[in-house]
Amino acid sequence: MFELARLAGIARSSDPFVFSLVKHMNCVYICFFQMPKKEESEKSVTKKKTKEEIEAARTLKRKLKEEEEQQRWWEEEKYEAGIKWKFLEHKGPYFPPEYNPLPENLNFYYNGEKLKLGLRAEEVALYFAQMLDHEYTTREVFRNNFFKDWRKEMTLEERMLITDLEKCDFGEYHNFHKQKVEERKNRTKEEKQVLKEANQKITDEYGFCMLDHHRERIGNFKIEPPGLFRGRGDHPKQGLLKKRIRPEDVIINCSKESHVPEPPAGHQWKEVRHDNTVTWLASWTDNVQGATKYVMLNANSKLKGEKDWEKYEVARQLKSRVDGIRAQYKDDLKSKQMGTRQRAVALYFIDKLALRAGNEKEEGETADTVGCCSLRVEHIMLHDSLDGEKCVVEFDFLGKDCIRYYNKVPVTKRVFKNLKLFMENKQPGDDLFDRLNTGMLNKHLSSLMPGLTAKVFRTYNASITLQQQLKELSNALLNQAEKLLSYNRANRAVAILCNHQRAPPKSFEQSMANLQAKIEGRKEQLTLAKAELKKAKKEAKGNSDTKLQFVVEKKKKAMQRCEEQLLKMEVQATDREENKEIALSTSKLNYLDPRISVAWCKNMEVQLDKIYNKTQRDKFAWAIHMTEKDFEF
DNA sequence: GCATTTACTTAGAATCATGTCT
DNA sequence: AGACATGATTCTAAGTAAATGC
Repeated sequence: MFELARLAGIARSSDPFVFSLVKHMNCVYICFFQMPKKEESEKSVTKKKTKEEIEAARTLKRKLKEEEEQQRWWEEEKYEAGIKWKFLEHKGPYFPPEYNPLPENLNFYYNGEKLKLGLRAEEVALYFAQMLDHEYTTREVFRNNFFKDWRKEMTLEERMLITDLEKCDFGEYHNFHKQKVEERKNRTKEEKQVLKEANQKITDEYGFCMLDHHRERIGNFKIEPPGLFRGRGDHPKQGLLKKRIRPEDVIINCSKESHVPEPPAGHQWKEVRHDNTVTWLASWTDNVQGATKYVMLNANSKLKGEKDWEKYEVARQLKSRVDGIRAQYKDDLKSKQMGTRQRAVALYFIDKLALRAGNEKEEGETADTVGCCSLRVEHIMLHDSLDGEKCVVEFDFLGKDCIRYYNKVPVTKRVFKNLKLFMENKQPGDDLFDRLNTGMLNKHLSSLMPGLTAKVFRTYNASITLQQQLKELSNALLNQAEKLLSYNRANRAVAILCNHQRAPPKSFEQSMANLQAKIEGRKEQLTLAKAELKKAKKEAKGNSDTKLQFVVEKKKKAMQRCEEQLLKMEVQATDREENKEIALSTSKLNYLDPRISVAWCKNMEVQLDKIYNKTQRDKFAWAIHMTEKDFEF
């Protein structure tokens, strides 16, 4: 603690100081009080600090403050059901800057003719021009949607004239944008510093709120800037104009007795309400989807953390009841009720394959994706036998975010027979489970166990898989790199189960080749080191000269170091290769009970920051604090 | 009962910052 | 010291599930 204070520039090791322990809300704070310094010592010790040092001290001070503010909310008492807070105060959301018109000399051309666009048409045209390098702008749906909405922003004259997107030339706008990006990249250190400080100021003012007695970080305090809607996959609304949000669109939620945030000058909020049964601080309706967007707290907050903890506790409860539940749905496969059988098969998939529930969606409003309950006949193929296995179901469908789920799974005879039955006399586009939806499924699940829903199975199966895999893949005898590889592999098993994919990084091939080259280089070095060692040994043999023995020892150490480094790189290469198209972060952040990882680190003597970065450690502070070696999920 | 609305979690891509190498 | 790669952070879309409205 003193060390931190010293680094922060608020204390020097030569400074006299006192500290006291302050207990507040079950949390012990250490408070420093610096004693007044004497004049002479001041002069002799003081060295002119450079700008950087001052800045570094400042950020450290801030960090210190944040750490002190970190509350052990998990040791506090909980409110009655449904109440999320008793006091909430904040500054309202931060609005993006107004549109800045393009320089006069920039031109837009229609059909080869120069054309000066009005401000509104220009702004929306620029949104499109900025995206020209993106594949989006070549898609028919995107172009049509953009053009339709763009024309709405035009003056009558503009609209009369501009009737064909193909005849539009946004070239100068596009180049202007590219130039801006370039300039941004080439900013000097000083410019970057100025911008950083300005940003920090905004975060300091708008990025925090007071929730009960705690100062909490807000997750998304910035209003989403206007632009063109970028839906995922084959989204029917891609390219539509996402309009600028004004204070008049925003609902503020805060305490009655708090200082209500001021709307930007000349504006008013849509509404100010005081609803302490919800966690959001502000909300607005998005014009593209008609969905409500919320300003909420950061993941390290009490409200989010408590919910997260609760989620894993429910999943752990499932662990102790899952055998009975499985027996039940296996039994239900034989039910006389078609609905019950469909429910049983759906549950079998959700449990075995960690599929999502699959709510129904409004047709034409979103991309065509499905989950378990919304699977259609066309999404599965039945094989009586395939690759030497019997009763194989071949899945091929687009799930959340249009990520393809492709899997060939052997199932029990009874499940297989049921699927055949469900598919009888149906068209490819018909629902596989026509007598089932997520509401019915969840209602049934909650009758089996309080709090049980379809997604609890995903959480449970993910966490239990991590725990099992860690047990299987790692042991205390492995070296550090191997331990981490085993952790990543356990994590990877979960990511594969949950179908968390990513586009391979752009530079993947290159970086793989680079690493491979490094490995080759190291290998040669190792051969050399081995030869030298051999030589040294030979020379030292039968010779009691301590100098020669010393040389042998030195060569041996060099060889070993080389070997270690080689191994580390090889492990890294393996890890990277296996991870090419798999995203680990989603499962790490949302599905894996952090207590499993914390306990594993303790048992394996692996530093926690090897598996969780700072943000993740903040998010999982509750787990880090409460988890012992013997934790079992 | 259902469709709709609301509130919240989960998701991958894009962007930004930092560390490493030359 | 600049280029580049990598990891961290930001962004906001897209899910789940419960409440509400009719």
